[in-house]
Amino acid sequence: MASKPAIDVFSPVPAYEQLAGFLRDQIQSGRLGPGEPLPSERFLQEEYEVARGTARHAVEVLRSEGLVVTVQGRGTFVRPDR
Amino acid sequence: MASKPAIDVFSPVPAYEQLAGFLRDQIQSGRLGPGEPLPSERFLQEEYEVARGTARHAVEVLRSEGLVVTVQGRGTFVRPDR
DNA sequence: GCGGATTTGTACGTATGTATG
DNA sequence: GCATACATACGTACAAATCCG
Repeated sequence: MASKPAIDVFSPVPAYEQLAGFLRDQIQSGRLGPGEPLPSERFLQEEYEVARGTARHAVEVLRSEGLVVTVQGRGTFVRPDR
Repeated sequence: MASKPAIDVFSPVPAYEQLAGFLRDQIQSGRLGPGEPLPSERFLQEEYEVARGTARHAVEVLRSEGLVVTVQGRGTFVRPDR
């Protein structure tokens, strides 16, 4: 069982990029399938111990890559058309 | 002479979108030509009386539209190839 | 339909780091 | 070294949309 990855605050890679990477992995590995919801920003914020803005930034990266779609009030979901 | 536009805080359009619109206009009208620098984030922040994050967000919109290019330490410039 | 909980959206302020000139 | 400009990150507050009892 792979233990939960953690942000390396000493890494030159920004926290939001690291977090985006974790999520991207889960999508590309299929652990998060098409249509499935990503963890909420609040969850990410607590789970990875980052500020909400950082969690948002990470999700934004995936959004800009077209990997996920976000709906206000509902959540962010892995893009179905894949 | 067109007076400086101002953010309408009562508008349903978010401040960062309004500001992005002002800048987009300046680019598309040619008042800001290819290669020319946009006002700095600090300038925008003071000129339009918004927070730094809001000014950043506005510029980010233009960046995502491919209208401008940002270089750390130098500034944000109207994309030359137009 | 209403109210509360959840989730994302907008906006503010602040601090520190990195790159450029 | 210093000033300027963007980058990252924190924390906070409230609004808007959605969901569910």
